[in-house]
Amino acid sequence: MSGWEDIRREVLARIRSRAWPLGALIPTEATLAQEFGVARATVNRALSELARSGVLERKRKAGTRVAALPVRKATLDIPVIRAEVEARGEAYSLRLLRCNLAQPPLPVLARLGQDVGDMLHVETLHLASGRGFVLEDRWLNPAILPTPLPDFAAISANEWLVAHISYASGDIRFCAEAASDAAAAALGVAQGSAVFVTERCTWAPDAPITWVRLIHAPGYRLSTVL
Amino acid sequence: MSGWEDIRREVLARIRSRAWPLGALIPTEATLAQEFGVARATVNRALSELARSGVLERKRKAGTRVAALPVRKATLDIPVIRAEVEARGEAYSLRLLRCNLAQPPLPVLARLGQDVGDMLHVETLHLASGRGFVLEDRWLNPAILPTPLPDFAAISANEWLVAHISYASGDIRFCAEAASDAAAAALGVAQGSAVFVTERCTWAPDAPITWVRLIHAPGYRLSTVL
DNA sequence: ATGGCTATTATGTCTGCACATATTCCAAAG
DNA sequence: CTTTGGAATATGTGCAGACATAATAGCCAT
Repeated sequence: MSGWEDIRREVLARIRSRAWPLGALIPTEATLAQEFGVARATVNRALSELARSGVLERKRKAGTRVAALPVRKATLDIPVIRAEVEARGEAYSLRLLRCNLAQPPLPVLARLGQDVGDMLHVETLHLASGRGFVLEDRWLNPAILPTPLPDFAAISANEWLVAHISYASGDIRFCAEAASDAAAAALGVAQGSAVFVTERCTWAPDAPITWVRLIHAPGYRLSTVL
Repeated sequence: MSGWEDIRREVLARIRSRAWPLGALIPTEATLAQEFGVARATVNRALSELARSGVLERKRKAGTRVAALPVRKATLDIPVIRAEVEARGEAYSLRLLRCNLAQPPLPVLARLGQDVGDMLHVETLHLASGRGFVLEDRWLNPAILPTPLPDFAAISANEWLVAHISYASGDIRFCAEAASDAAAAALGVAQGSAVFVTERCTWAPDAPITWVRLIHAPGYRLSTVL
């Protein structure tokens, strides 16, 4: 009856009830440990979880305070596109539209660093039950690829990367755009349709790996629980 | 040189190098603890973090295995709109467009549960340096509101909620849409522009709290690091 | 006053141990 | 052959104590 989840709940209850107001300092771990009759490590676990989810802010020596302007944190799952299609109960297939070395456009260079020369430009159309689902426009650093190149017509660049270069660091951005003529044609939707766009940039510790832009067919939704 | 972050790094390195292939079982905590010369708790911490980020899958008795189809997990910060505007160095202001009791439309009812009757419909335009930034279309459960009602022209419903009803559970969805005529007019953009839409639904343990739809002005980007 | 050094203090992490809990696996009973 | 009921086992969590680290607060000398 006094595991770290119970402590977590109790602390949350005190915050909600305003017993500990927004922005206020709360008692130290040692004090709470004594009050609840548990070890300090247990309190630490509970408070650390709350800090991770944005409810508390902790600083050494300064103590723990209730976040003044709580920033809700949501975790997004970013699955491989094939898994995403299959999770909807649809049949996955892909069409490789392009795969050649070329000079990346300036915005891509700017994000990855100017020191890279030609990159592998791979364009893939991902289909769900034969209908356009996502158009993937990707630039790959050839230095990280094996020779001969993987067959991106059989396994998408998206999937090949998570299986072989997995767990790099990077950033991701989401936005809404009007579909370009080319994208609309590939996806089979009206020109200028509002499309959901995911833009990702990933890095190995030393060199850039890839820049990718996913143009999702209209109706796509990214969702998660809070 | 052997904190849990070092263990985490080493494990990640072994996964990347395919010393531990995708889908394979890895040694037990006890074994790794001995190999690295640390306590089991330290290994546990490292592996737990990796499981949380989707790299490993752990089950009692079954052991720990490398995730076969890794699902990248990204955490999104969902700040209060005012904070978001101010973080861009712009001046925040708001205009309350509507605030009245009404029967919610069917889609809203469906998501919140049919048992609620009339709800408070609040529409707010959030401005950054005087330009439309977000149009907030919100339905509130009146049962959770105090009397008299908060002055939503002074503090946005968005901000009032995080400060007073904070830390409920809920879900969130993002999509791209063409701006409706009304929304386009309010935001001051062309009709049919592609807009980024956030839709959120939050619940108290027992009753629904609110359903909200945020229509972001074109150019809005949601971003995070992986 | 003021700038910098030091002591203090709250959190962060580690250890070694223990017990709880969920699952698997195997063996015995039907 | 199937089902059921343990035993075995890997992870999950707890405890008490210790040291590490960061950041504040106060003190001292200039």
